[in-house]
Amino acid sequence: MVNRRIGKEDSETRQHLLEAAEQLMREEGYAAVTSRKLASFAGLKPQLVHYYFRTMDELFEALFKRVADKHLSALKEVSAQENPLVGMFELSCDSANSVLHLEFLALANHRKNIHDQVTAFGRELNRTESAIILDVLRKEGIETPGVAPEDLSTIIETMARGMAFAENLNARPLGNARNILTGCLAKFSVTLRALSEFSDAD
Amino acid sequence: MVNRRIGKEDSETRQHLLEAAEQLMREEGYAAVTSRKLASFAGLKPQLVHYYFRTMDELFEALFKRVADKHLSALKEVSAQENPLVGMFELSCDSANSVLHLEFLALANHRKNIHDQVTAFGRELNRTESAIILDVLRKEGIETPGVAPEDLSTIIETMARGMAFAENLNARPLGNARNILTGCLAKFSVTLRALSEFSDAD
DNA sequence: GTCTATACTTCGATAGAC
DNA sequence: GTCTATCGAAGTATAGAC
Repeated sequence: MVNRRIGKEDSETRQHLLEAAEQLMREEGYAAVTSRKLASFAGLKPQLVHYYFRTMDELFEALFKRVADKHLSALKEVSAQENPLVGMFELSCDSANSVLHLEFLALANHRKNIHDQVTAFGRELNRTESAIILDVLRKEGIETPGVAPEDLSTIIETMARGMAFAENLNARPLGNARNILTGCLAKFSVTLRALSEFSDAD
Repeated sequence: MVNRRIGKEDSETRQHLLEAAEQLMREEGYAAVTSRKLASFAGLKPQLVHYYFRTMDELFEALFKRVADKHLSALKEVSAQENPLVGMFELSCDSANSVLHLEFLALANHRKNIHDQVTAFGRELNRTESAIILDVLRKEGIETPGVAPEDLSTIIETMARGMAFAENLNARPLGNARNILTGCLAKFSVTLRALSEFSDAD
């Protein structure tokens, strides 16, 4: 049948299912998020999963949207802090989130709808971070940085995620590496001058 | 039964299966590597998979070992190049490998044996890279760098993988970001001086 | 070394009663 | 909105013939 009944988006049970799915995915990976395991984890019947989500793909989509929105709104809070760049870095380093990110990246490798969603999120993140970076630079009196804010965002984001993945894997801090990078961000105008040198060269 | 017959490690069919598994994992993710799909992909019967590998876990272990060994031997070749650091970076940026790495990282999140294998590989990689870095620094006349070679390896590796994941996701180069980082590595002694400043701070 | 046959489990998804 | 019942497909793994 094509027109099956589907539960409302604002349903409490639906929220509960998404919550459980997030936890399950974090702890056991996306492959463990099956209708049966999820239901049992949430204390519900498997059929309810299909009542709220037409397919499992639809569930993953909804879950990613949830996680992505959470990250973007946290980013907005960070931008009001004293040192937004360090906050930005710490946010993307967060190991709980990084595990989820990793799972979604892996999912994106072979599910087109997730792939599109993840790239769209990446673009939005880059835009938002670029704006924050520009703002920080202006406050330091730098109007035209030698490196594009978009590239700076990419570099920071790249390092943060890499750190998070590695830390998460080793279950320990990565020597002094993370402190060094945080230091670079705390004295960003100095770092930027250094980076600019390499940007012009090649 | 506990003592099932298992095929020899040097069997051609076994190699063929691992080859196919690698490709399948790259293209469709680890969840697609099932005995049935793998066998059909390799033009064999599913039961042969279980003849060569006691369990699917054993197959993933063997596959990771294969990939890790390949990477380490490629790294050794790179260390003989003119600019080993750039080569190191490019190697870890390689998008074909990065997809596999990502899949294994995801697998490691919830399979203990893979987790242990991946961390062990990470440690060995760090050791090998540190040695290369030390060598490069010595040739530039720097005997005691302000930042530990292990941390430098971590930073470079982190950036490279992050780049690879992001590029792979977007299916396009990441603006100028990658060039900037390559530039930093090409003029490593300059970069190192800049990094040292932040290392001593706070 | 590769095949057939097969046991058992878990999966996604739907229909229909309540 | 949640339940029971149920399908067919796909998963891992083993035994035993050739």
